[in-house]
Amino acid sequence: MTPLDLVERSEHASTEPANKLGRPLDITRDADILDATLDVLAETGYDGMTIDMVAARAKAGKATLYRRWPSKAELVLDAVACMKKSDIDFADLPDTGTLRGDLVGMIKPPSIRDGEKKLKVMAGLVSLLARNPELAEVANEAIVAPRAEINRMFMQRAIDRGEISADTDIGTLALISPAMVSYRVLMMRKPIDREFLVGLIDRVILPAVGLEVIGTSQV
Amino acid sequence: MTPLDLVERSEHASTEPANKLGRPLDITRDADILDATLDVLAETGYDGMTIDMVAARAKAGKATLYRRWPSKAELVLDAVACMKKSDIDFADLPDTGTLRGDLVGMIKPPSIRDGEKKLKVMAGLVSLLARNPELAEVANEAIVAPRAEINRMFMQRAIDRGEISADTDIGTLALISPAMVSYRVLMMRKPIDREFLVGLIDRVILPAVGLEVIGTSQV
DNA sequence: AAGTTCCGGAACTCCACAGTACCGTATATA
DNA sequence: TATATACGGTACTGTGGAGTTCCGGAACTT
Repeated sequence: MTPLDLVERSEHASTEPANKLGRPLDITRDADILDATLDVLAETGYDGMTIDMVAARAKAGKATLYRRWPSKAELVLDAVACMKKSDIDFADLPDTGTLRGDLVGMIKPPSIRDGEKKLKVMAGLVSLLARNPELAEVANEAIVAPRAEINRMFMQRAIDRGEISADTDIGTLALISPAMVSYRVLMMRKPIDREFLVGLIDRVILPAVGLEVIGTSQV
Repeated sequence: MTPLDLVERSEHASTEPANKLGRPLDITRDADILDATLDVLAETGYDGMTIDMVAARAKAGKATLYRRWPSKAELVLDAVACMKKSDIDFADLPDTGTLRGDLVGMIKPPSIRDGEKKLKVMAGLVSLLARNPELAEVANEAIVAPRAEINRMFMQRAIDRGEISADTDIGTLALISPAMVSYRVLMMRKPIDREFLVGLIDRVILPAVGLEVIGTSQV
């Protein structure tokens, strides 16, 4: 959510040497603008978004945006790319010793909110992806792939410890929850809640990997 | 694919009485235009689509479109709505006596092509749905709901004949294949093939309903 | 204090597209 | 043949947004 990472990409270098005092640096402007871009993108989609909206949201002048990015398309590309870095910290991922524990451990309000924001951004980009492979690549890396990657890791660990069969098709199974969440949000326009996600784990994913949940246990 | 059904909606009535000779009727123009609208919509999305593109595709004048629909938005609404009627005939749905047989029986090239076309149209609309509830409603009825509805029917029949447990969560399970297909096409931009769909049935859906596939049987 | 740099903001240009108006034509009725 | 209607096509208007230019001011440097 704090897209400071792409800053290295700011070739204009602006006030780079003026970094001695403890003042807020010029460099934060890039992050503010990218944040504003993502907000507007999530609310209105790419075509509905105007540069003026972004400038107003970031309390910046339109000229400031064009001093840093050559076009609307490049700005959006950077903004989407920086969602990747702002991903859930890979440090505090659950490691409970059971597949179900790990999967359920991922269900936390901040994580759900982060996911919904990303999906709203994605919704505003979908129609462009077919004719913009570069954007499609960036969007995939930043928004689509990470969630499935985490699931895949949990499942691989479950295989390694012998909890589930080694020939489980974890490539497909890791996609189930991202796919169902996307479908529910983008297509059916229903919200995501804990109950839906736990149901997905207990009644779809775990049975599919050969694990049974005994009764309706506490979560 | 032949959207003749919405014709009743054409209040202008045009050359309605001139229906005696065996000439192609004026009424087919509506269908041609709606077809062209869907084609352009699938290729460029709503914002990329212009009225001139549709007119050119339908070999019609722009004025002709505006004689029949008051705005671009209404035209698109009608075009999307008429995808519902052009759905797979409910008459020749499979009824093989087993859940797997019914699900696999749905996997046919025309059905896959129809689904991909619908998803391309949907891709071009997604960003509008949040701020256009009427379009969201129509798109859901025409594109999103039907596929899941068929799956749900298959599963209900499986419950009725005692093939699967009566407390199976068919509401969720019926969404799996539509969700995974949408995710794969819209987000990951990979094509749909028979192998993917059969794998989904055998390694996700059937295990989740408590059915096991013995070996890797012929399909 | 003087100079430099980046800023926010406003006022532009340019273009693409929604929607309208009009025209010459083809067809069908009478 | 005369009349009427819908047609395709073209030229128009109006608007909104991308991208540019310019300016006065703020902040930092020396």
